[in-house]
Amino acid sequence: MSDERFHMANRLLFRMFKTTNLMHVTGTAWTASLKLTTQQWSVLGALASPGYDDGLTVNELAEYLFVSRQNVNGLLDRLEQAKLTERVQNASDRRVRFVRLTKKGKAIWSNLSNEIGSYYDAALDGFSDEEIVQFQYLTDRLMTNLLQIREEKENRKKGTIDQV
Amino acid sequence: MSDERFHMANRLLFRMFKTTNLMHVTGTAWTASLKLTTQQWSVLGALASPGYDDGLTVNELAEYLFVSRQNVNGLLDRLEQAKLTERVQNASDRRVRFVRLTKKGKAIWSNLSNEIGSYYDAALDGFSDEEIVQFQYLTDRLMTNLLQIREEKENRKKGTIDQV
DNA sequence: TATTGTTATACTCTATAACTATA
DNA sequence: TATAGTTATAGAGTATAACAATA
Repeated sequence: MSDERFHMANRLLFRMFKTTNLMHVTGTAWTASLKLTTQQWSVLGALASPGYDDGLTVNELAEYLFVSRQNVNGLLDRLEQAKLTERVQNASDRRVRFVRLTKKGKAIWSNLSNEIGSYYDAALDGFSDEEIVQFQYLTDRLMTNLLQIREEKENRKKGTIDQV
Repeated sequence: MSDERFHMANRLLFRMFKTTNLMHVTGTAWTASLKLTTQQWSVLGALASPGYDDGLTVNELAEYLFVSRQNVNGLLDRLEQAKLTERVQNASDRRVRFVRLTKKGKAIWSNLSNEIGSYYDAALDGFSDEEIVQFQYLTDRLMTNLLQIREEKENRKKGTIDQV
């Protein structure tokens, strides 16, 4: 990798880092009265999506958020403490729990989504629709590469285990 | 904000979130043998920049990273424990400490920067130089908006205090 | 008084390992 | 045996508040 390419990559990725940290800080502050972090926005948003009235399993949420299922458990503990979500055991496979919004969770979401909307407006002020799409396209490609990196690492680990 | 715009913004920002989280996880794993996190990459990279041989103050690092100076302190504690950085008191203003790489820190950086380079290669596989620049331009604009949001919040807080 | 850096404290997010219940 | 979820544990990163030293 040439020096110039390194500096370009560094500038981009370092700024993405700082930007996402700012998103977390300013986003969480934006909804400070609701005491919800941006990670929690993601969970509530997923559960509020049309077509998921029955809820999502813990594993599905973990895959959706790209984090471990133990991490999701912690998030759900905090959301349940605030009485916004609940876990319901599935009858046909009793290992599975469906995570759903409570009545209070649905009520909060209708408020929260408005707050998030105004936050997005401020964050993307000056961006045309086309620019947002272009931005997302570039982000997706980076994300795909990173998923590839993660997968290769997991395969190496599995391979090592198999060799033993 | 229209429903469609909300969904576009949501898709973009949520994916940025997940992508940056993946960057942290895969990046930290990439240099696992060195036991360095991506945040620590940033600090070492800043201190290794040409023209900063005398080091940077704690406040300068905090502004550079967009985090509190107390947070920087914690990062520096961990880096000092690994003997990679040191704080040197300034003679003319004895409140100020300049943070510098140690000899070991410089040696590690020459290794680390190679590792980071190969990581960037993998992360940005398939991206043209022009695309990286475009990506960074969009990220910068988002970052600027978020800084504006943060500043407005701080001004509101100050205003409240002044009123009291 | 204001600024620089530090200490103290708290909380969220993240991970991995080991466990229980169920299939 | 394998899978879904949970519990236990650890550590980093983030923040705010209060303090000491210095200007």
